[in-house]
Amino acid sequence: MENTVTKENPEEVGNHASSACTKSLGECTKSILPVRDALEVLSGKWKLPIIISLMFGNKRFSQIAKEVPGITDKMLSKELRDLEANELVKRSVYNAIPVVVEYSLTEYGFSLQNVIAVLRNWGTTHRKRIMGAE
Amino acid sequence: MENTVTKENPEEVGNHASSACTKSLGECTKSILPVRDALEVLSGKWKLPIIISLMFGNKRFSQIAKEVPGITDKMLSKELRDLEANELVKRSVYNAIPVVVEYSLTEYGFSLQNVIAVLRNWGTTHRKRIMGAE
DNA sequence: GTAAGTACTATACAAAAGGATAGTTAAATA
DNA sequence: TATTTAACTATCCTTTTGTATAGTACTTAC
Repeated sequence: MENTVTKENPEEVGNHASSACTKSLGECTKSILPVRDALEVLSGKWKLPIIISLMFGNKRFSQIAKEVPGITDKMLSKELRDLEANELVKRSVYNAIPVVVEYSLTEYGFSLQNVIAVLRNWGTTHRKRIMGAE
Repeated sequence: MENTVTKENPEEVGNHASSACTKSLGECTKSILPVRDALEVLSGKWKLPIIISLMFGNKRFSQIAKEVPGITDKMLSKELRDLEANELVKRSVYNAIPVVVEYSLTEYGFSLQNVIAVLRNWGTTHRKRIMGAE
């Protein structure tokens, strides 16, 4: 409503808009693909929180469960398997009595450090924003 | 199996691990929360791709649909509404004949630029990694 | 023997996300 | 009159994600 405007010069609407992306066909789409590759591995509610938890040090199953708020055993078990399959997390079994299973980040997992840092910064300002708005 | 180790010094297992996070209770959990705030707004397969598409310029509905590979009208419509609710995207209606609806990023939407840049970098190297592995 | 802890797995189910297809309104075009 | 385009909405369906609850194997503690 506020943005409704009577059209005086029709050809201007959305023109500068499309030009940037229509010039070379698919430039915009090409730029989306690597982000989708990243999202495929990281998407969902739990993967990044689990990775963050492991950035603080190697952990056992139940420790991660305690530190990632709200996660259930089933989800944690599933997500750890996914992360292991993508070589972001390593699972080490120690033949102790009783058996001890320790999870750690791989080097590759640590390569997500700046992704997480940037996301945390954005999340922090975003939280302030919504808090302030209410 | 490869990581199975006979336990000689039991107290070493997972010790340096937990210490970092158990020292001050919840330090690790606290670090997770802002990332969850960010994920709440950005999660899903489509939101970031749509935002990227709009970083290339203002667009109409069907243009975005063309540029974001695989998205359906229903998903695009829903995600645009979500993004608008979070003030990342602005919807402008022009009283043209026929009516023209244009979507653009808000300033706040543009604040995601470095999030996307970092994610794109990571995604690019990740893609190389999986391509090379196969 | 019973209970408790660790690291899970199994089952059943509910909710959310995503996909396929079709329909709507309204004007413009053939 | 029929078709096309734009910008959706509606319906139905499948998949994924998430929740709740229970169970298992093993060992130590009471």
